[in-house]
Amino acid sequence: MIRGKMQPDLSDALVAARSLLGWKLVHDTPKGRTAGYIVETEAYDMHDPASHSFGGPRPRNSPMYQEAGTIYVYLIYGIHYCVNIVTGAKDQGQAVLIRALEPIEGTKLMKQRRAVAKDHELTNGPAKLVQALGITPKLNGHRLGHTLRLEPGKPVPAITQTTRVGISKAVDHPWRFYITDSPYVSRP
DNA sequence: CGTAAGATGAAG
DNA sequence: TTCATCTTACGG
Repeated sequence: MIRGKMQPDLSDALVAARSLLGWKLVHDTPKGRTAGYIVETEAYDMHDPASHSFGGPRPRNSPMYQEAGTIYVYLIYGIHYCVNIVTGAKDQGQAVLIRALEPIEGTKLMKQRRAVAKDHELTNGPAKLVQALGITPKLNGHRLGHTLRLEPGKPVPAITQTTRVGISKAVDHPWRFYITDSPYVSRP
């Protein structure tokens, strides 16, 4: 019987950023379950000036120096939260930012959490998907597990690799990946 | 200490 | 294009 891998390859940030595309990100809360296929990612590591882990471990980035599968949630612009999955060996300071999902479960709950009508605007940005899934900074530093977890998803027809969004350093590194032609990726 | 910038999003 | 909003980093 043919089946996909039961876990994505989290051995390295660049490998994982590709590998995570198509995986299903699931979050269970008292309000219910929300889930979506990962359609857009970015890789970061400690040698990358654009990375929060650049310059070595500090209080804020310490989850990035934990083992692969650790969850890193950070506050940006004083308003929004974004979620990363830590990759690589412990102390390598790597993570993959989840930038967009294709909503597949709990869209009604997502719409309660986000005041938008269209499905494709629910999770097409790193802070939007965090809001739609109800991910909170309480998960920061925890491992993927029962509350927030990955499940095997769907095959990925084609991947586009390009430069990352919203950074001012290392702007030329092509460390952003998305499912080619997906209508659910973040703003171009 | 003071201050500037930040892996963003929504509105005008 | 602007602004919301606040933590962290870094210079004096």
